[in-house]
Amino acid sequence: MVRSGRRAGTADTRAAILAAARSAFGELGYDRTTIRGVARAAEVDPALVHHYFGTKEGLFAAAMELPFDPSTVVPMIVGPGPDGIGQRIVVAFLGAWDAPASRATLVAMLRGAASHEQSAAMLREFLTRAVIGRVAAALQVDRAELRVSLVASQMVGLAMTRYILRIDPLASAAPELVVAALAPTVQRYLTGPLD
Amino acid sequence: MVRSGRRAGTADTRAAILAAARSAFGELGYDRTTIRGVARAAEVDPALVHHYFGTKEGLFAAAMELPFDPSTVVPMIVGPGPDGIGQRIVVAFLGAWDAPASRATLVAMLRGAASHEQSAAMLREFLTRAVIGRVAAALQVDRAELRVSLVASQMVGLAMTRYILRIDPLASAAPELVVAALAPTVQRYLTGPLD
DNA sequence: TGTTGAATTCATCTACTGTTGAAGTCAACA
DNA sequence: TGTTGACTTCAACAGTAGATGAATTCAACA
Repeated sequence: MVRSGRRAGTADTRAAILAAARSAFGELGYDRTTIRGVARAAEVDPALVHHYFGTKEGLFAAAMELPFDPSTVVPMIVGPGPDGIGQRIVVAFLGAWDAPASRATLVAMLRGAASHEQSAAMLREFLTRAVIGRVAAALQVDRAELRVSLVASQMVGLAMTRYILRIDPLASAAPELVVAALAPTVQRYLTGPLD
Repeated sequence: MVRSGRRAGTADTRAAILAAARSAFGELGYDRTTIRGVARAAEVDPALVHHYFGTKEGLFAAAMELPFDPSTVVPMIVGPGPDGIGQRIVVAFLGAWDAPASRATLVAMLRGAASHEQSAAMLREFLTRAVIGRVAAALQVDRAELRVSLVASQMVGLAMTRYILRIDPLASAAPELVVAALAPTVQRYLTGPLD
């Protein structure tokens, strides 16, 4: 088990490649992002990207690692009970999308899912299992999964219009205003009457 | 065996190319759609596509002509007044997306807008001017444009989750159920309190 | 009928893509 | 110090993309 030879580096360049990839995938989408472009942005040889990530899809998958952990975030939101859960969801959502560090990843995820069926499947799988399933299980309401998927529709729509299509005045509205407008909707989807 | 030159008694090949392009853009997105693929589907030489539409972007722009005319649809929805406008919007929206003829175009539009900044600009321009502006002008409420862009966020989110990401159970829910769940949201965005 | 110009095809050009295998470089260990 | 293996680069392959210009076919009109 004794391995000799040069030790794995500090992963410095690897991180640089990932950062460049996230930025590129978010800005250009999957197809228009090129390995060569990522390598150029990371000031690295294109072959090095393959050395680390194998293929372009591997790079995409590595770059798409969530900037937060649903298994800890979801309980924090659901935990305090149904009162005010709508507001907590919208606040958390806006927090993730407004933080520059995570926004690039999230934009890339949504862009990729919209244009690439394989990425759509990834996002669908993730949302269904890690988010919708978890939240629905913690809620004591009828038709829980339908309710949570309704919430997902409003959240996805917010991300699209505010951060990707950038449709004003919603795109430049203050976060507090967005929370005030959307929280009642989310609250009703989760705990109110559905018809 | 294939005779070269103009084919005898052809139907409207230009329309065939457009139909193939809509289907391809909707299914594959802008970047993964190839002129050669569209030409093959339309049983036509790739150069003919350039002959008619100049460039790939020209083809995309031509294929993205709306399957309905906002200047007639919007008044039909806004006309009867604020009562029940939420329900009318959701019903009309679902109608457009559930009709097979227009769905391909709409899917292609949204996919393109998500992945291609230029398409996003087109959709933003269209939504802002032809829809949001028109509806906001007809409504007698404060912060009309903010209200309409909130509606847009919920409608875009519905299209994404139901028709592109296909997240269940919303993706397979009956239209009546979707209308019942979303109409109150839209109604509140347009005529209710915003905070 | 002869002419004209649009419809259609062919063969190519250029550019760029993801990917690969071999080779060079260098830090860490025996 | 020599060996090792990860890090890094170089050069090239094979494939495909959008685009172009010339050549061919054909319908319509004077």
